[in-house]
Amino acid sequence: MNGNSRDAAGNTARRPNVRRKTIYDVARLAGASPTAVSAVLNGSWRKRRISEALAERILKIAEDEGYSRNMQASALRRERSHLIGMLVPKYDNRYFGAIAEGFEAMARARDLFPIITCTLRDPRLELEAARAMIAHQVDCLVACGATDPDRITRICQASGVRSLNLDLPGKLAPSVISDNRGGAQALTAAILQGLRAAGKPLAPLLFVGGRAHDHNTAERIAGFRAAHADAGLAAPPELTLAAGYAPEKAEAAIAAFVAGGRNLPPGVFVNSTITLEGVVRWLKANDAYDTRAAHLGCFDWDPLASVLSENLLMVRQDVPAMLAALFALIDSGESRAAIIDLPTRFAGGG
Amino acid sequence: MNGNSRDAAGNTARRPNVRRKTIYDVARLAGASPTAVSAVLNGSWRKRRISEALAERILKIAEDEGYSRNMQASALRRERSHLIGMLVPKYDNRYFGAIAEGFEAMARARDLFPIITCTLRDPRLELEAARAMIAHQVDCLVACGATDPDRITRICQASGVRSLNLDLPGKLAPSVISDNRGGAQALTAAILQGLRAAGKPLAPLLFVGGRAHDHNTAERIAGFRAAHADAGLAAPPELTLAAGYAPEKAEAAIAAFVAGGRNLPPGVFVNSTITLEGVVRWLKANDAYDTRAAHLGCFDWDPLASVLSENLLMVRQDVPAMLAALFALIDSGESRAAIIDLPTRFAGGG
DNA sequence: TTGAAAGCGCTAACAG
DNA sequence: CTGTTAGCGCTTTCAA
Repeated sequence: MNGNSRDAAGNTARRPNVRRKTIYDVARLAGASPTAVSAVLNGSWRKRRISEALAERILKIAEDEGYSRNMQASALRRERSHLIGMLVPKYDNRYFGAIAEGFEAMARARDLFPIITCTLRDPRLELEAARAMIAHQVDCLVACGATDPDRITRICQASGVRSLNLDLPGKLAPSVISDNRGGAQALTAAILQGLRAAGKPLAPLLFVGGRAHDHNTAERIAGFRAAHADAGLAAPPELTLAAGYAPEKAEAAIAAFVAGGRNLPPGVFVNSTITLEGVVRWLKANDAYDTRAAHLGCFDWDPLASVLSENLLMVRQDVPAMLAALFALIDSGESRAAIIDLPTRFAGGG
Repeated sequence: MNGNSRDAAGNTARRPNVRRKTIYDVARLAGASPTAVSAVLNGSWRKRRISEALAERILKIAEDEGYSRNMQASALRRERSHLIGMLVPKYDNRYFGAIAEGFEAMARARDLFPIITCTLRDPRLELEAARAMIAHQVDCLVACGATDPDRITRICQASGVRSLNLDLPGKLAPSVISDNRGGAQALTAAILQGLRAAGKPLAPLLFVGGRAHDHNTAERIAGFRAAHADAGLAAPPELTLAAGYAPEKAEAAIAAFVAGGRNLPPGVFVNSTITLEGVVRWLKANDAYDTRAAHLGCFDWDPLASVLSENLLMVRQDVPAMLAALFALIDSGESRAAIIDLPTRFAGGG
């Protein structure tokens, strides 16, 4: 049909009949040298003081011929790819989705080509993806929400690639994160306040979701405890259920908690929207859920969830500010390890 | 601190002190030729019948020296990048998020390096992104949910790049889509059935969201009408509010509808979760929302929204099946235009 | 103002 | 079984 041939793996091989145009083709047609064409087509012609006339002729011919620059060849020669990579745990939620989208926009605004890979919170995949990005010659790699950011930084350093951390901090590269402790403390205080306002007896809340050993969860637990202390309450460790983010894990954890003979606390601090799904599912399945009576707080933000439920408090991380800080670091060339800690905001429930 | 230098734009320049290792470095250390090293390191050494011993020695040295293959150079020489690109409208929802995640996994399983770009439903950005991908030498480009798939296909064809469509069909390349009409018909029927079951009078529903001129919205409207006809109802055009996907547009459209002196129909067909946000917000703001009384159906799926609301029906597109069909096409080398139309599933409300 | 020539790192003929 | 050599498309001295 269109002249494709296929190799053993079934992949489409190069079509000899659609040989891509090169600067040599354009040069020949324009009666100029490849050098001139290269300069005109990559924008460096001003400083090479090529005549306006020649530049225009070349541009026109390139356009007409459907010339497209081979960035691989260009990068090989310049020893600079203008590629910027990012590792991100998931795409399908508001937080990481917004990070990915904003990262792309800001990279493009700087004439960098963004390459994002989603690692599904799998440490092995994170390392593999980092190595692949380096092999593809990214100039800079951002590890977002990585389980072991320092490991990634070391891999980058071995190849002389700059790296930065986002969302979860590392000790070896600059990190931009949210003030998880402060946000969690405010959220916890707000849930307790809701209890008070509803005339219910104050009691320690349940904490569900996350990984006890990751920095963010640890910080949120610290904020959770601090808010309890502020309210004159103790937050006993057995009320902290940090067995992962997945909905099923949350459901199982609450089921086990109740099976242990304990009463469900009057309010719940949930560590992400994905965990919230499991929490609400359990509550509904056990007739413990009433949109008007539930006292739920979620350290994460989803506008649809927010508008669908009556009494859900959500903490929204400031993605634009985080990305602005990240790119300020990138633009400045800063490579020293340091943590930039940004405040979170409240996205009122309902 | 680490020997970085910065150019005018503030970007980090190449560090001369961390010159990357090449196959020549490894060859010298291994006392072998660059050819042998290349073959061993890219896996083609079996057919070159290189001795096990040499291969092992080379592998070990490459490992120790932190060698990383330069894929740009490799691609330049082979005239095949093993890059596969995808254009996607958004990341931050379950549908496109799952598509992006699944696409990456399936590409990696085939030793292709996936490059995804999010185009925010902006036609200009779609074209720009397509051209950028081609300049970066993708072997194949998948346009997902593109506003003008055929335009993208033509750009690809001009450079001899294979292209495929996902979610929204084109006339010039193979397309994998959902059965929007059938899914919408079933969803509409289910909303009407809910009305009946609740003992409410049957009346035409409101359709909100989407773009009247995109294929999927048109098909869904067709299914919506067909279900009305099946129930002996007419679905008048003024009940079809397809003014975009954004929540604000949905709110504005409903407000204008009501301001026009019309009564709100007893049930609403919503064209996406993002639109649903606007619909629910309007209903709540106007005291027309009660989780138990509302009859809402959404052509899109979000498990958190589903579990948070009592009476919300959701249609789930079969992302794994769509990706399987897409990659079957890719693997087979098929380039002829044809549409593969996959059934949707119901994700029961509540 | 412009062009010729070298070479980025890798792979594929081809020669041994 | 292994090595030599040429060249992928581009950019960058350097020379004119």
